[in-house]
Amino acid sequence: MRLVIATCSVDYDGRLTAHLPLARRLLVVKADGSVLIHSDGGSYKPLNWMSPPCALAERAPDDEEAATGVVAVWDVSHLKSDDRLRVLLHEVHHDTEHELGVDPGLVKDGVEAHLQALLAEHISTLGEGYSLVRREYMTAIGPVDLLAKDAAGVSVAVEIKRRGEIDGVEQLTRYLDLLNRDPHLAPVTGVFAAQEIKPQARTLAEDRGIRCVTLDYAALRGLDDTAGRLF
Amino acid sequence: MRLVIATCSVDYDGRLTAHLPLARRLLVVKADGSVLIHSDGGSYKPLNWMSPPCALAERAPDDEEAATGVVAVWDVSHLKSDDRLRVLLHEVHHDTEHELGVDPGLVKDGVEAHLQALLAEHISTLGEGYSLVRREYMTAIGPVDLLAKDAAGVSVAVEIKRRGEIDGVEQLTRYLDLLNRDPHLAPVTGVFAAQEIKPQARTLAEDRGIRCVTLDYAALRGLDDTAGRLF
DNA sequence: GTGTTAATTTCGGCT
DNA sequence: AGCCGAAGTTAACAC
Repeated sequence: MRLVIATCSVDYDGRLTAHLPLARRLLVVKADGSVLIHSDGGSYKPLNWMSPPCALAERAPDDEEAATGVVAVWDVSHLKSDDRLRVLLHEVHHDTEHELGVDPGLVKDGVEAHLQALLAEHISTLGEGYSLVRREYMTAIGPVDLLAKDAAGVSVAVEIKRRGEIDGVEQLTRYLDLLNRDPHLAPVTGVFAAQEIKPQARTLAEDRGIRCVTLDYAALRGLDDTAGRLF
Repeated sequence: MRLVIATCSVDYDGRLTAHLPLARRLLVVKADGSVLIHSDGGSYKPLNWMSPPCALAERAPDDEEAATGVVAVWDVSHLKSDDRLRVLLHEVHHDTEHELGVDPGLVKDGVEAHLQALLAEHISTLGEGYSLVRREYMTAIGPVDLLAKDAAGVSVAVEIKRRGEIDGVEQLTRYLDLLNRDPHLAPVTGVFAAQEIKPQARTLAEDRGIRCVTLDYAALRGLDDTAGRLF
């Protein structure tokens, strides 16, 4: 990994065209050739970048470039598309190289798959007398997150999201249309369950007769902890 | 901006729980307090991070930590949520500080807004005799990208995407349902226009009687250049 | 390999 | 300030 602090301007041409005026920035060149250009603020997203696989060619400035104060030029080009990144370096304040090796990678916990597992285990969160039929109930257009039955024995299709938005309601609607054509299952009602549900999504869901349920991840996990302590 | 190359392990606890085993990595501390943890590969996304506003507290290891080889501990906590990032540094290979100043920011060109402006100017791309009624034609559920009339005077709703996927077809379908209830407009036909249309989206659109049009950004821009040269 | 869906998404625009 | 939609999204997973 190479770390460079430089006063530079940057031009990107590929899926769009973008330009960064002259300023002091961090340039990171990774072992796989990818390049990141970071400012001293913002978030984790670089101002500009080139994804691997790509190649960096460093060259001296031509006369015209040198006349404007350029001391080096980086031409970064993607190997599979014609995306290009050109960095004009006007002043290099820092330039070091570091050996890092391969990273063992991140271990995650608490995403949608976990919500689904937790809600499957505690299906009565949806209401007294609910029972789970199965997780990932397969249909022609994809798996429904949960298929359950309510206290009256009526089928309930459950779509789970971390954040409930309009797309999720559309998805559940397509499943319900399909499931309700199956005489063995119909009528099937819908539940849209998420840690957070956007107002527009809630409105659309309720217009379609789909019930919205807000999930409390900490509480669901707490139920698990309790169960864990009991056995 | 502070750049540190260190052998470290990382734990994140917030919207989810995540862990990074001991390895050599790049740690970036930005002026606004945000922290990025990068490996020597992957893409522009860090292995782990903390978004601003947040605060970094660096402290000496306690006895237990010191016994496992920890030489310093970073506690990064978000100021508005209870997200936490803890970095255990086992060996520091590099540690430098750099003044960067405020970045003037990125200038973009060629995104959806541009496609919409270009297609609005060259509406006849959709067919001979087409005329523009208006851009961002407002409806109760949001604005239709373009409303036009074809050579026969029939209303046409146009949805523009950079990449045409199923969501875009659903969106246009909702608009068409609504617009066709308006006796002043009905019947309204649909055009799904994008630089690239996914096969599944195309199939769904055509099943619903929506015409698909592939946009050539370079050609549309070229029309503009030509017009520019004429005046 | 292709297509689909989630993401600690981030980012910008508008209400 | 909050909500919505796009992104040079990227990345994981299923088929």
